[in-house]
Amino acid sequence: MPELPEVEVTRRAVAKLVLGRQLAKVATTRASYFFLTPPATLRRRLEGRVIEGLLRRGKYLLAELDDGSRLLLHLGMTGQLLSSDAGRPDAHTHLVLSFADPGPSLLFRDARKFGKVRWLPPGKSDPRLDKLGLDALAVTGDHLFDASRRRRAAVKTLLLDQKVLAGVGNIYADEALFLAALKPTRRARTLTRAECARLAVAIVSVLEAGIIAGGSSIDDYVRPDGSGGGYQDQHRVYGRGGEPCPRCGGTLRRVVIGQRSSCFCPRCQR
DNA sequence: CAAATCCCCTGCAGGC
DNA sequence: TGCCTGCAGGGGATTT
Repeated sequence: MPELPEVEVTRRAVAKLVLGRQLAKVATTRASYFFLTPPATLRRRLEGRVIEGLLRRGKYLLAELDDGSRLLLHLGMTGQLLSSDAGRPDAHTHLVLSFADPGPSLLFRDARKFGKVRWLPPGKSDPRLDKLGLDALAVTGDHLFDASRRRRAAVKTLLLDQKVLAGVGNIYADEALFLAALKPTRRARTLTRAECARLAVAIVSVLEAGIIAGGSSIDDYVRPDGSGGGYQDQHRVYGRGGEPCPRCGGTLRRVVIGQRSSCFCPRCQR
């Protein structure tokens, strides 16, 4: 699902919902790799805490608690954070955070369970966070140029590598490459400085447009209030293999790069 | 290091 | 209608 824009839209809405509130009851489902911290530990550590901050790092969310500990969340492919005003817990709801006040609780649903939850003790980080590269909203041409020099692989693979750039996923990679007129299969090391600069501008541009539109809702992603985002209506190439290119009218191609489907215009993108 | 492969899990669309 | 296959916004482990 969720790439940087969807996670950021989620962060802003969840922040409004939870900041300053004290957790009263934490309901969990059975242990699984969804829970990097065992459910019982999670309950013991969270109940009674006040949520003081909610940050985003790439596609991760980090809730700051009043004892200095933090709660790390990742939405995986199908994760949703929902206000209880927008839906009732169901078979795919793995976590329900209820508060001491009578306001709505927060639900974490995830059909495929690729999402993650981990409690971090005060002062402790997580290797997943430590490995993250530059946040994609702060990318520069120089950063892309430097990161691509030793890469024989496709530029699209580079964009999806969270150690290089944190936050870009399959949708926004395809969209940014189209905007920058660069073929996703282009070997990363062959990019010029000027092309990297163009690509950096394109990445920031599509991510910001995605945030403004409320994210891309395809199958699963919804905002915490239950409403869908609107950026899927602005996708120029993602998921459009075989359809006409919005710029030249030629036929968009679909290829597979690093196990991910990729759509592009062979005429506009070099 | 970089890169390729497989795996985690569930739901859905499309073909037969 | 049912069964089967392939595919899906993510990322980690392992191997070469």
